[in-house]
Amino acid sequence: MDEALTESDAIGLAKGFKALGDPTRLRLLSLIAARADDEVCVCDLTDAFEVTGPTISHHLRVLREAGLIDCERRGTWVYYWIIPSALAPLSQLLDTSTLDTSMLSAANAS
Amino acid sequence: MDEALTESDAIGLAKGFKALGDPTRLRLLSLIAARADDEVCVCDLTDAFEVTGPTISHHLRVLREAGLIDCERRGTWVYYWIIPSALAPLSQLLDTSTLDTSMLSAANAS
DNA sequence: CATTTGTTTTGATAGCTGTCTAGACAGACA
DNA sequence: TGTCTGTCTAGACAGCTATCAAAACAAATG
Repeated sequence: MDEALTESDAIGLAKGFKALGDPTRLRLLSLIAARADDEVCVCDLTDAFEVTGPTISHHLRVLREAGLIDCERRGTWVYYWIIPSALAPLSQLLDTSTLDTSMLSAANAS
Repeated sequence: MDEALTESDAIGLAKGFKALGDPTRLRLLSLIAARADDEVCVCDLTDAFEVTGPTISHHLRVLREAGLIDCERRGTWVYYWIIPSALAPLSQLLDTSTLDTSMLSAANAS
């Protein structure tokens, strides 16, 4: 057997997974990712859910503080987009085709 | 833009990510995955952490109830192993190289 | 400047989570 | 059968989280 995730690496990666561990946030992320122009206005997101605006704003903040998305205000509206380089190490960590080695490379990358 | 995750798909996938959203569980998973023989005894896991045995047991249960690992008692010891097919859709969902289409295929697979 | 619309922040609350200690259970073995 | 060791469950508790209503903030526009 080889070494695996260090504690500090695990802490960093777990923050990302924790942010993804909510159905509303997962759908928010997929809605943002599905946009052809790679960014989406909050007003379009709010309409797709049954929860209130402040709740959507809260979830977007969690995703942003986890470093998975970013946003910018342009005039009246605020636009969000995905940060692919933040998602990549999370995806690689779970890649079962090269699971044990990806554990190490993801640890080094973070 | 295309469709994205449905609510029920998001609920299922979020369960997996939620289970991964803790540093101890992430390290447990990596320790199990790093074993050459693909399975590991609880006693080996407990020694690698500072938390108590019951806490490790709790985290293993969370991972098991999320369907990410499974276990079997053989004599005195209990052995755990990873379920790669449960990790794959989570990894694919975050694969930024094919992000929007993987959202759909993961939804169909779950 | 006042108003309207889009978005976020604040404050409150119910429910969940990670951790512990104490105790229970399972198997091995004398 | 009794005892020892490995593992899990039960119960308790502090801290965190998802949600909402109400209020605040930001930009556009009359």
